[in-house]
Parts: sequence; C-alpha cells; structure tokens
Amino acid sequence: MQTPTIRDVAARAGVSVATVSRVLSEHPSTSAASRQKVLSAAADLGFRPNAQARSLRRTRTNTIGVLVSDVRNPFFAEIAHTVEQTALSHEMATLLCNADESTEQQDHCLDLLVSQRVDGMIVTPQGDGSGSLREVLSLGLPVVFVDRTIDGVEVPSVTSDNRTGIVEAVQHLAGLGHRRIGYVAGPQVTSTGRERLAAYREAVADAGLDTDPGLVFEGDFRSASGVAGARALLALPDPPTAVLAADSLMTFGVLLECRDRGLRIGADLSVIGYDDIESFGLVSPPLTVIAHDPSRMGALAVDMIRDLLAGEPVTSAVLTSSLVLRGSTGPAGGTR
Amino acid sequence: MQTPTIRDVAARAGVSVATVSRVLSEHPSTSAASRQKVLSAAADLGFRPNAQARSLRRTRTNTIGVLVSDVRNPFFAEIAHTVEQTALSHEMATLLCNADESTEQQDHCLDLLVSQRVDGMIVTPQGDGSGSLREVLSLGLPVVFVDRTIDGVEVPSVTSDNRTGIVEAVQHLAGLGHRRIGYVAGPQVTSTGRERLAAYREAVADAGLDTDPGLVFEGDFRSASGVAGARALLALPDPPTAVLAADSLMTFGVLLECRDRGLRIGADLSVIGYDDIESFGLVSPPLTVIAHDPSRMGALAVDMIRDLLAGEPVTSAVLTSSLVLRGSTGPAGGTR
DNA sequence: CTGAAAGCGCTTACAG
DNA sequence: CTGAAAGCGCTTACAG
Repeated sequence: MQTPTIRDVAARAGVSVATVSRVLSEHPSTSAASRQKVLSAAADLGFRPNAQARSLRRTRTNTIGVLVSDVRNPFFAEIAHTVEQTALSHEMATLLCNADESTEQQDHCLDLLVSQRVDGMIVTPQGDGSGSLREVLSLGLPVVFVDRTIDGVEVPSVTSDNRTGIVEAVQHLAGLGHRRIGYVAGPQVTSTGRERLAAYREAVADAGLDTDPGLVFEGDFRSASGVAGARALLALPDPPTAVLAADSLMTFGVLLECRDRGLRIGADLSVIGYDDIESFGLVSPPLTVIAHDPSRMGALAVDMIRDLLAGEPVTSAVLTSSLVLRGSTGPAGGTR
Repeated sequence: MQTPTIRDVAARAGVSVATVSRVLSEHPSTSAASRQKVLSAAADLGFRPNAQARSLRRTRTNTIGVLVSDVRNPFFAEIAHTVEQTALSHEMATLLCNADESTEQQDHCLDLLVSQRVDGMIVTPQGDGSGSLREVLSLGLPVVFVDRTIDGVEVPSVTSDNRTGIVEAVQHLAGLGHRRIGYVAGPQVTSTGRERLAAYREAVADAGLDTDPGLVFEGDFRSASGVAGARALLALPDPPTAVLAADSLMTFGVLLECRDRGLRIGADLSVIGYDDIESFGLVSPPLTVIAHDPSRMGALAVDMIRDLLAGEPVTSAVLTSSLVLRGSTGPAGGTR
C-alpha cells in the first residue's frame, strides 16, 4: 500500500480532509473531539505529511539552501553544521551545495536551489555577481551572504572584520622585531581575499616594515597554494622571518611545508595562521592565529533569513576577528 | 510579478501547457516548431520549473537524503562532499542532516527526510534499528548504509573492512617489539566500534601480546575521548608503549595529549591513527595510519541508491582498509 | 467548529 | 504531434 494521505486519515477518522488538515497543522478552529479522532487515525495509519504537496499549496517550502565553497574546508563545515542545526530547530530543512570554488558550479547549484524553491539561501559567494546569482537576486529571493560579499551587490551579509586581526598580527610581529613578513594572500576575486591583503599592506606600511611586493604570494584558499606560497617566500634572496596566511587551508599548507623542511616554528620561522581550527592544535608549539567565529556566523545567517522571510528589516553584521596569541611566533632572526 | 509558470510559457508560445511540459521534459513527441517556440518563450520569461509541483505529480523528488553523524568530522565531510557532487552530476539534490551522534536527533532527521519525500537515503546509522529507522525501512524507501551498519537490519551497505587494517597495525607493532598496545576504542553501539575492537583483541591474542583489558579504553568517536583515552592509558602502572585509536577524531585527541606532554611520537610513544586525514600531516614525524576511502564510499553509495531506484539488484560492498606506514612508530621502549 | 470546493504547478494517459 | 482533462496531496477562503 502507498503511503497514506490526508484522505485516508479523514476516512478513518470520519471527518473531512479540511478538518484533518486543520488538526495536523494546529489550526485553532478545531474541536477537541475531532482533534482526538484525527490524531489517533493518523497514528494508526502511520501518516506522514507530504512536504511537497504542502509546499506547492503554501508556496513555501520551509527549506533553506546553503551554498558553500567546500564542506571539506573545516571553516565551512562549521558554518554548514550550525546552519543545519539552527534550521532544524525551526523545523526547516537545508539543501546543501558545494561550489568547489568554481563560479560555473556555483551557477549550477543556484539553479538547482531555485528549482527546489528554497525559501531563502545562505551563500558564500564568489565571482562578480553576474550569471545565476544576478537572476536569483532579481527573483527577489531572500539571500544572505556569509563570510564573503560581492562588490556592488546589495545583499544582507554576515561577515568578519577582515582588518583588525591582520593588523594585530602584523603589529605583534613588528613588536618582535620582524621587518619582512611574508603573506600568503587569498584569491583576489573574493572579498575576503582582497580585504585581508589590503589590511596587511596597510599595517606593514604603518609599522614601517618592508613593503617589498615579493613578500606577497597570491594563493587560492587551498592547502596546495599554502605549500607553494611558503616555498616561494622562503626561496626569496632575502626570505621573510615571519609568515602570515589568509585562511585555514593555506595556513595548513604553510605548516606542512615547515614540517617538510624541518623548520622549528616560532624559532626558525614565526607563523601566524588564519581561523582557529582544531587541527592546528597538532602543531608544536601551538599556533598563534587570527580567530573569528564561523559557528556564530552560521547561526546569525539563519536568523537573518528568518527575519527576511518574516518581512522584518535586517542589517548586515560584521563580527570581530582578533589575534589569539599562542606560541608560534618569536623574535626575528631567533636562532637562524 | 510572480515566477512564471508553465501556463505563462504556453500562452506566450501559443501552444498548450501539455506541449510546453513535453518540450521542457524532453519528451520525444514534439515538433521542431513547437520546441522552438516553447524554448524561446521560456527563455524570454525566465521560466524556472517548480520542482515541488513536478515531484508531487511524479511522486519522485530527485532528491536524496544524507544523514551523517557530523559533517565537522573530516571523514564524514568527505563522504558528504562526494555524495553531493555525485548526486549533482545526475541532477539530483541532496538534503543533508547531522545526527550529531545522537539517536534522538537521528530520528528527528529521518522524519524530516521522509516528509520531504526524498527518493532514497544514505545514512551512517547508529542505535539498534528501532525508532524512526524501523519505520523508514518499513516504508520501503531505498536506504543505503554507509560506513556503519546495524545488526539484524537488512540494508545494502558500503563499508570498510574493519579488520585488516587493525590486524596489520597490531602485527606491525608486535614486529617492533611492542608487547602492550593501548587501544582507544569506538563506542560499542556502532558496528565500526565493535568490529575494530574485536579485530584488535584477536590480533593481540594471535600475536601473543598482553591482553590486559586495562589496555582498552572506550571512547565515543570524538576528540575529547581520545585525549581522555591517552591519559587513562598513560596513567596505567605499566603503560603501553604504543597506542592505536579507532577513528580520526580520537586519534586527533591522542595526538593532542602527546603534544601536551611533550612526548616524541615514534620515540617515546608509538602511535597509529585511523583514517588518512590531511591534517595528520601536521604531526611530526608523519603519522602511520589505517586508511580507507570515504570518497569512494560516498560515490558507491550514490550508485547503489540509483540502482535501487532503477529497480536493479544491489549488493553490499566492503572496501579495503590497510596500514599506511609512515614515521610514527618505533621500536618498543625506544628511548624511554 | 466544519465541509465542499478551488487551486498550488506540473505530468500523463486518452483521444484525435 | 497536440490538446483537454484529470490528478498528485495538501491548504484555505467561503459558507454555514
């Protein structure tokens, strides 16, 4: 037998489908008697409401689309997890898509989410706001950007302050006597990549440190580019005494390269990472990092989507980032 | 204006909705002329098919539910990522849920997935197969278990051989002269936890090593229990000279504790981890691990769901696990 | 409080 | 090849 429908429940309870619907969706206008009959009939039959049918009728799916660059990145995994849990607590489902740092795949995902008629989307955007993203926005679908934004695209967002942490990191290193600080930058097609690099440049200049452009290596937010960045920087005629990376995966790559070269972190090379990822705890000494809060970002993004759906005004949020001092930095030229 | 429907397209193209539907779903019986008119009308209007309506009518959603214990666990993130990408390549969406290692939450997620009428589910199950899981199965919904299984529940699954890797690891350590091998076990309410522990016990006995039950600490697949396990084992009057952990997060915990105690891995304590997680590369020397293939598991699981949907027979798959020798083990009592 | 009826946006036999 | 019509499983004004 097929999954029972509301009709089957109505028949068994001896009431109309309208009454069944009202009882099941907790509409106030129902008598205790029918409530009773319906509930027990539904239980007997093992009735499972069909969300598809309900959505079609209500023109609302109770589903939110989540588009991240890659769940395998711990930072985004944390966001995805929190979004899912928060949504679940409001009886909403989440449709997860990975853009894999590809604009083409991002478009594909957006199309899918639109077809699924998600009520809103939480996205870590990339690219210039053309393609499917533009279409989605013109549809008036509630969208919240998380972590990243797109210039010229007016969408509520929850991001981190990409400046303070970097500035604190540079000042801290300057205080330790470092004059040449290597920087593994994020891709300049992302807002986070751009803002963090700008902050680095500004802080380096303000502190009167070496502004040699060779100290900046542009990576792509993947670990391999962290490795490549570390190699390039350490191969300079006058290599940096400290290295800063613009996200967790690239930090990871830098650390891998240090391990391969047998460099003692904090002594041979000072390293400051980005994102307070649990696995950085494996490094010895513990890594000094620029921390922000992906979990809070995810939770806030869901709140914002819910506000948008409720027609309430929302304002973008910028969370703080800050330097968490641990043991991976030391005086310049320590034991070299 | 609302999102255009098939009616709007029909009106603009000057054909019936039936024809529009046929063209859009690539039904063979359509003339080139109407195809042309429909396609351009759809494009003009920016028509987006409503997956909800289609699903209701077709009684098929083209969506597959994915229930993992926790996406923040790199092992499951990898599975989730592959499942999503593979599904996407077949134009299917994935609904992701995290059970957070809680049977209650697992039930909640299953209910949600049923209501969403996913075509099938890929789940990393836990518990005894009662509750919502039993209901779901009695519904006849295609389900594939991944990584874990449940005793007495007949569901096609793709798992790893939980025995070989462990046996190889124990033999390897025995060959290095270790007599007392500590084991941080997974929760015994999971099939993987049970099978791996059984393999450890068998291998230890076969190699004639110390079978002291105190050498086994039962963790819960979270990093904190790896820390606790390492502490408990190292606090024994006669502590083990090598430690093996039953999953990535607990391995992680063991490594954290080693770092905190300043133990030199491979010299002061031999360590073998489970899962070939990228972040284990941060450890020095590189970690010897028992590796299996989450990505392949995810891809296979999708194939199996598709076969089930197509009414084809499927057989469970057991992938291999094996020891990957790197540098984290050394002779027993090395430099103690 | 309750029921009959219309309709959400599609698909698909059934005729032609 | 094409159209009219029924129907997927719900919800919700509209009467009563």
